[in-house]
Amino acid sequence: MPTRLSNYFLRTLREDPSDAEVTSHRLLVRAGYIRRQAPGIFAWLPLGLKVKAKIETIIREEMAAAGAFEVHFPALLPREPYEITGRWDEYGDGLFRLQDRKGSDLLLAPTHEEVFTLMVKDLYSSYKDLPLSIFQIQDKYRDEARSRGGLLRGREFTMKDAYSFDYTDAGLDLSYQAQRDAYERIFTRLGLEYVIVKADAGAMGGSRSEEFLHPTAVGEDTFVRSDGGYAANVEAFTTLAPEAIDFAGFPAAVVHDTPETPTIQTLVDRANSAHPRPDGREWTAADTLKNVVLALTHPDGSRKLVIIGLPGDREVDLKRVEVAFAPAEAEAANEADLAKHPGLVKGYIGPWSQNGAVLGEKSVTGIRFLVDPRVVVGTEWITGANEPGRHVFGLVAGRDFQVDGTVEAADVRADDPAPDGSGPVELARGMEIGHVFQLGRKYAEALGLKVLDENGKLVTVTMGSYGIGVTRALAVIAELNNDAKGLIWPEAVAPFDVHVIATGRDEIVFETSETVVAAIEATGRDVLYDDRRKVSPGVKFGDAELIGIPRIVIVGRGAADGIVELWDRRSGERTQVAVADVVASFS
RNA sequence: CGGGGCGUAGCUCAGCUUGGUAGAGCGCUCGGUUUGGGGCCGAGAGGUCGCAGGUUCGAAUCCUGUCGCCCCGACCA
Repeated sequence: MPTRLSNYFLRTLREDPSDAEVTSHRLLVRAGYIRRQAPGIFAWLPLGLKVKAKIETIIREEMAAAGAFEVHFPALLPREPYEITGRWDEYGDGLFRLQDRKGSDLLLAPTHEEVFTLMVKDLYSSYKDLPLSIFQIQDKYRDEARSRGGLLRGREFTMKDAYSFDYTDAGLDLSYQAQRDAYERIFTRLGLEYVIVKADAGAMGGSRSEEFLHPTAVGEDTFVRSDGGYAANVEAFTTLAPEAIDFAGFPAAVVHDTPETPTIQTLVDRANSAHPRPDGREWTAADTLKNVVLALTHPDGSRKLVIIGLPGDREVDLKRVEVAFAPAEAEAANEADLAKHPGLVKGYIGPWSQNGAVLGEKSVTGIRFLVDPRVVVGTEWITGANEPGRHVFGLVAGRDFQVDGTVEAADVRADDPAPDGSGPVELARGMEIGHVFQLGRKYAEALGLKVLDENGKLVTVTMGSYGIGVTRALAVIAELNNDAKGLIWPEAVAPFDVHVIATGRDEIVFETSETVVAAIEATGRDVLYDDRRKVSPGVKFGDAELIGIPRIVIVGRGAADGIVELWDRRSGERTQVAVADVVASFS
């Protein structure tokens, strides 16, 4: 039986909802797919549910093809497993926590590593049972500081999360690859362009991690890519360090008075006017070494300073810093932090002074000193001399100062060279729609998931986790497939296969429509039939465009002659066809 | 958490500057008319103007506080 619009649970809105700005959000609400319940929380109406189910079906088929079994866990879980892995606390405000009547702590799961691990621990104890991949499609809860864009970033959202279990690293590589391949097939079937980027793996304790990003201006992630095929999340980008330079014969560093030069720009101006380069070129910000003082708060609560030296034309990227120092949290040092180190002269900080090294664990301050990878041995710098109003020129790395190491903290810019030598990179915005992740043994270790191997020895299992944001993918598809009139679904995920519209008041129109609908349904297609009697054609056309089923059949003024119209939602093209030929024209 | 915008009928909004007791369009109900682009006519139902306090004879309107929502940023395995 067709779904008849005359009594379907659907109401389209004539105007844009006032609380939706992002296209997908606006159209999904207006066309009657979803309704907002609370910020970042949505109810699903019949149309929306059908699209969601189609996406899930594609995912299920590909998961099955990849050998993964479907399970389903509760969203409401006890505290204990998350306490053991530390995530009860580490998740911070992002975790929905609650208590039952007895006062026991519960949470609404943001993701399920712990309980999947425990389930496998419960049931399996031999290497013979591995590898294993299991997955679920289930709602996740994260108390986002700011949900946005309707379904794009919600506090409740549907996710496909899969977990793999192996007892060897090689096995994990295979399981990971199987999921990764499945993701490529899934996103291709969904018609979603994607870029696989290297992602930061640090915070989750894993070894390999890649994100599937859909390139789009509404994306929240910035990534870089080169023409030569390199792609990485900005957080995971590594700087291509230049070769070390032989500094033999370089002139000795010299200190100049540089009054009133607390910023890079004032310093460069002063250097050019008072101390021009011997070779006649202009000094630029890139010739200066900027030393940024950060305060790191470690998980144990201790607060320590670290100083990052980077070329003066670069800014510190706090996201990259976050990754570099995780799990410690980094922020700019405050006055109180600086007050503890009177040797640091604000605005004139540098690794060197007349009295010896100032920065570094072996220096008088003992403050850890890390530099940008571009600061290689033999590079010459203008930097603070640790005296008010004075800078040192020609300070050579490796000769005049030593460092405690390098750090990826500087911002990434277009035209920076890709680390694999594949050329300059460009910056682009993307929306994360999938993430594959080698967790390694972190969770298995914490929760005691071990199996006996071929030699009868207990070995800790190694795991992977693999996520797809189902509702986010739906939103991205909507974001990608629409025009000024409404949605235009790809056939693979459209809520119905065909939308039949009866226009006019003559009985022949409705009789013909019934014939057409029945013929289409006989081919196994799902039909939405607009059989509303007292609704004008304009309203029906408008609704059809808003709802966005790609294939529309209009039964109207030609009905008496056995002629109907095929309307391609995407191209707008309409062609006349005999009733008897409607089905044949679909193939 | 910082910045901006907004809370008036089911929806989209006007009214607020200059205080006088509630409006429009759409939607909904009834009757009629109309049927290839959101048509027309008539009659209706529907709102403690986010909430609380204050000023005033009188507050949607002015003042104070508060709550909520949206956007940008911070944040976000």
